[in-house]
Amino acid sequence: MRKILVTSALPYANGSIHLGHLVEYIQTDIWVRFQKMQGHTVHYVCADDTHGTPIMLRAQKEGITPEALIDAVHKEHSADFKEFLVEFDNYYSTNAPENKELSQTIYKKLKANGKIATKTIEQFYDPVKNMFLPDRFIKGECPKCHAKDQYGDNCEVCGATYNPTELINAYSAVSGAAPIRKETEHYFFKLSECEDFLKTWTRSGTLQGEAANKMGEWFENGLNDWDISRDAPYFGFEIPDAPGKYFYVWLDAPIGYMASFKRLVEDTNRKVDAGELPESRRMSFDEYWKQDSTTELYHFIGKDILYFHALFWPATLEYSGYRKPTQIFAHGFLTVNGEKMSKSRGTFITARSYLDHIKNPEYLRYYYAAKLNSTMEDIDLNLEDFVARVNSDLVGKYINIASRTAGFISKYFDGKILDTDLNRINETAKATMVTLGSIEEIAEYYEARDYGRALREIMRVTDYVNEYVNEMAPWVLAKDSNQHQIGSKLHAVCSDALKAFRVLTIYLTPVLPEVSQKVAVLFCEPRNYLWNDLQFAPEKISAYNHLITRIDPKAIEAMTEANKENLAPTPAVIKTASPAAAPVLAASDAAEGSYISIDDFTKVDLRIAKIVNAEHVEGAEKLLKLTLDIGDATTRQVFAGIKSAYDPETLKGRLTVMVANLAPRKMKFGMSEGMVLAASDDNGGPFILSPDVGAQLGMRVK
RNA sequence: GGUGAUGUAGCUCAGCUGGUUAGAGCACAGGAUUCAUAAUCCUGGGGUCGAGGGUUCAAGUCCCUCUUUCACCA
Repeated sequence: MRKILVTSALPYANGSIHLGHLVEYIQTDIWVRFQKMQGHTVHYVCADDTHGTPIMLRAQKEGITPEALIDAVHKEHSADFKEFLVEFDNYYSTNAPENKELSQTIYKKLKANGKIATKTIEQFYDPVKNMFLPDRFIKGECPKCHAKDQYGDNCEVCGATYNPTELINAYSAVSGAAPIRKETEHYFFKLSECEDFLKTWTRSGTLQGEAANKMGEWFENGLNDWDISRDAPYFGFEIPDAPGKYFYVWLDAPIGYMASFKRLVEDTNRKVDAGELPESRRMSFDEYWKQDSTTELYHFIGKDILYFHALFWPATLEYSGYRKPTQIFAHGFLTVNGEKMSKSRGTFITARSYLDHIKNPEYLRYYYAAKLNSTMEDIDLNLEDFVARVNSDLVGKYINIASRTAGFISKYFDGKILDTDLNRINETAKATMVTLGSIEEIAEYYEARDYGRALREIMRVTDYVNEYVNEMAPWVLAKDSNQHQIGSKLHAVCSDALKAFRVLTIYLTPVLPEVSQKVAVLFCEPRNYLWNDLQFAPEKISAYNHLITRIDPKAIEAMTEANKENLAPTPAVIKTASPAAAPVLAASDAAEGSYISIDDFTKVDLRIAKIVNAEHVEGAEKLLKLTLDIGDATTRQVFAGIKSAYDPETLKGRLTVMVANLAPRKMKFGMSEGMVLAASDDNGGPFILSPDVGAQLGMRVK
């Protein structure tokens, strides 16, 4: 029997769980349930990630303490996970005494091992709020393309990355004040000294192939020391013997895995002491975390936080005397309808919103499982496909087997299921035999996290069972009253189909735990099915009630509509520094005050312009360089982001509309003296404008 | 910009170390059936496997160039 500790990444306590998060928790939960069904000892722990500047500032903004904020979020997250049938053995918080103690202990060990250094660095400081500012809280003008209001680490307009110190006219996103540069001493983890260890570790089968490639890339660039301290005020744990210095949130977050497990150990042992649990359930923290532990440790994570889990985390563990993870399982991101989740399209769907509209979490669990494999590829939630697939696979095929045969057993045989008689295996007991033939294959696929394959195989045998029922035509047999005797062919056929249905249910249990429980009740064996139950045959069934209903496509529509409506009244939120941070909302054009006066409009000098030249710009992905004539003495040079839609040759000589009095802007590739107008939205574009026949270059548009 | 991944029927995806006419489910068309909260079964149409080069007796599968989409760049 294996002893396994499994974690999912800790969600940041600054926002709600959404469908993207759920990919990971559902993926992990399926694997954990599968392992538990095998009879292994499995502990699945997680926690809210609660520290850092974004939490502190949001709490301030709401006028509550950070503790009150993370408390409320913890309740919300816990409820969401529970309703999605994600069954943690402990769901904790990084803001917990166990975590504080472990973090400080680990830090002291790292220090004793010479892995901690201090360095004075210069950082931006908000003189109004009296705090140092993380990069994401500094805004200003991009040093490359001069776009305004860009964040401190990269420009969303030109994509350049830079240091916040390079920003022009920087200001604090917290107070608006101009930040000053201030020196401060920071603590560093000497990751650069861990390179040999990490190179060995990452190539020892702990990572997926793609992830190992990624590591190679990082090694090539060389490892820098990791800045693990932040100055007060900071919501987190103070560093021992360093007053006013706090652990960076990413230092104590993964330690939260240990802390959550530690709490589980303590709670469990308390119950053992109280006689509520048998002695055999007693747990040991050290058994799972000591350096030479023989237990298994797996972290499920998103590919975006591979860096933390495959570099910092094992290095931290190695040099503080703990065991390292057995394997790290990284998954890809979720897209909805082939695109990034979007608030404006209504596809940024929270767990709660899904539950409100679609209700049944097992639809989503099934769909995700059908799409998941062991790679880091992104998976797509195509809402139309979701409806079709769930309705057809689950209701049309799988559930249908029970609903088309259970009635006969209840009606003619008093619910008794006929034993499998070896003499008729080749004929009427074929369905059960065929379904059982896939046991090992399916188990292998689950083990390898290749759920898509597992479900394809399960559906293949499900199809077979339906063919079998069709071939045997129990409804034809039922017309003959001789068939209503115990032991008749009708009895055998329906019994066999139901046994096959039970086998399929056990196969699907990791994915559909609730349906599985209902089926167990149907077969009068009310318990959580284990893989081992495949060896047994059911004896009777109770009255059949339908187990799953179809998804109404209207519910999907209502859900996306509701999420669109949520957009307007949502106040702009501070963009957070969390790695899992949701994209910030664009300031919404409020309904009131959205009119402009005619005077405002006439400020815009729109002119008919002739495109006298158009050419590609070397190095630019989206831009074309246009030379425009509006009848002035000189032509204008304008860069337009229309490369994706237009071949420059076809533009030459065309008339279009330009804004002639737009302030010239220095762009990466030169000055842009105006802009051409073009229409676009999510469905297409850009499409530039053309005046009607007769318009002449230079004419004013008004 | 650099790097990694990705692009196979209308949709969602399989296609192992290159080898007979490229597969599945859904959707669609025709037929069968009526036990099942329109579920099931049979048959069929549909793809120049992102584009262009190359290697090979043979390429969706290997190499090069370009391109799409996504991610990462601490």
